[in-house]
Amino acid sequence: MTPLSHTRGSDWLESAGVRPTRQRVTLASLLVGDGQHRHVTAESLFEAAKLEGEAVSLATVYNTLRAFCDAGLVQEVTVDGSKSYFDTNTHDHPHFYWEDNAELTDAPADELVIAKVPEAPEGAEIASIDVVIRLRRT
Amino acid sequence: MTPLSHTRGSDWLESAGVRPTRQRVTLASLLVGDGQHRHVTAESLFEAAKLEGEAVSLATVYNTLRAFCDAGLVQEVTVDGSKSYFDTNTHDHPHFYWEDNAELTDAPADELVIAKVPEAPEGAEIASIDVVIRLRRT
DNA sequence: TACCGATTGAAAACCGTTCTCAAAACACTT
DNA sequence: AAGTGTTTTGAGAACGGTTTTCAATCGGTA
Repeated sequence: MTPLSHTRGSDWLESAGVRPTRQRVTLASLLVGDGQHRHVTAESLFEAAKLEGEAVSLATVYNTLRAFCDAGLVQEVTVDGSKSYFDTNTHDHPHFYWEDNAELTDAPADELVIAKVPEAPEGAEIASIDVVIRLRRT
Repeated sequence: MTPLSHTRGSDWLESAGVRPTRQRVTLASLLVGDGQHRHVTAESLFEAAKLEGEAVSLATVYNTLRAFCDAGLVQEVTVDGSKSYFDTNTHDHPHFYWEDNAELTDAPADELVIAKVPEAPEGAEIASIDVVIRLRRT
């Protein structure tokens, strides 16, 4: 964790009013420390923290991702029933899901154009539209 | 289970070369017996079978849905990390997901027009595109 | 009817996730 | 710095949906 990534992580937490504990700053800097967007699972983030030598318990990784989600810092993406993905890019955008290795990446938002959307049925409104482009290696 | 729904269920299984055991015909007739499309979870189908008086073990419901999926009779839809949904409509089409009661229904396919789709990255091809319209009751 | 691979189902295993709760960290006052 | 009340952490247990195990049973075939 470089000083810069640490600062970015802290600022990110502060911007959402999330208390910057040691563990949260560690995870935050792993998530946004380099200014890039990232897609993680609890397990992958847990492993990343361990590699950094900044061990954080798995329970805390789960709690923290949930907290970041509630604070609007990350977005949960449902693509594979078996585990949850979290995306630091909270703008509305499509995803590529690589079926071969269960990896999730962003798809370019400007290359997806939805010209017409089914209207919400009576008594309901559209909360969001999830678009997942499933990829298979050729 | 009426004679007609029984026949429809059996025919459906036969069309995919799936051996029509008593349990499978029961579940098949619950799924396509009235010629309508249906969205079920293992649990909901299990309950439906019990109500019919045609008890099938939960393990068999799981195995059977998996088998139907492999045979291309139903499609798994991932909308809610916590459980799996299966859809008897295997054509490419969007879904409404009712967040309030975790219900899944079809959205009219002809009212969704995707004018432009991100190209698959090098070394990959698009397997499918999942569109889930999340609804919130007003 | 006899055979043999496929299917069933009760129970156990599995696995990602959440919960519990005591200890530690933190913010805030004095 | 010490005291006080709140929040967070983390080891382990619990949970819930799903899959696996394996012996009994079924279904298709000769």
